[in-house]
Amino acid sequence: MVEEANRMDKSINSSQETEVRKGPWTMEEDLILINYIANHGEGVWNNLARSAGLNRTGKSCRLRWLNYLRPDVRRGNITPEEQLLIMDLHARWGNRWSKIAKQLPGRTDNEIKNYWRTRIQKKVKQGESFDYQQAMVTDETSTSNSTSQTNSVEDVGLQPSYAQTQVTNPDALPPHFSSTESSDNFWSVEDFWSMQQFNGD
DNA sequence: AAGATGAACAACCGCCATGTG
DNA sequence: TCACATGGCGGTTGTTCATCT
Repeated sequence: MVEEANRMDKSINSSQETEVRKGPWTMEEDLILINYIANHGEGVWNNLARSAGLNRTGKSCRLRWLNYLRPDVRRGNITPEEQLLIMDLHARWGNRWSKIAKQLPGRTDNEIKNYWRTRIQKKVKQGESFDYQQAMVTDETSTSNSTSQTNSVEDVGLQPSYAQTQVTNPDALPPHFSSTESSDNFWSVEDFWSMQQFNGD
């Protein structure tokens, strides 16, 4: 795989060294990356970025893949169990987000980090005597009552089993990455992965 | 209805660890 | 042993969207 990437890299014209793109990923870029990884696998991200014809850094490709495009990634709808687990693990390990993420199948360190900063840290700052259990309860209440942009309908149907469930089948994933995307990304990764399955790819 | 404000999230940056020649 | 490339991680910033006034 790595060898293949290297081989392909050598075949790439060096004139492709155009300026590196930054900012939000487009649907086309996502498709290219997904297709490339589906065919060649992950690894050697800098080579991958070049070989796939993406004017992105390897880092950027890696981040996009790990945090967003991977078939087993779940986003949104942090369950109460997951929230409790995050709080517990953070109390134990501190800001070791990747380590914490490993205990939450389908969750990324970036997502957990964001979740902590926006939802939980806020509470820690507010209350001088912070109580994890209380924070969980109040957060659950606020998210299910308010119409937050990420917790609309699905948040009502909390899914306790997720915290223990290793998600390996893309079809089993809850819907995400669709309605709340920017116009460029108005599509679903699950759609793509189900297409891949359908095509036997 | 329009502007202000805050929340949520995607993505980038910089640093460090590790692998390789 | 050293230098360089790459990957991984945590921190931070920028953008978008929803809510409030």
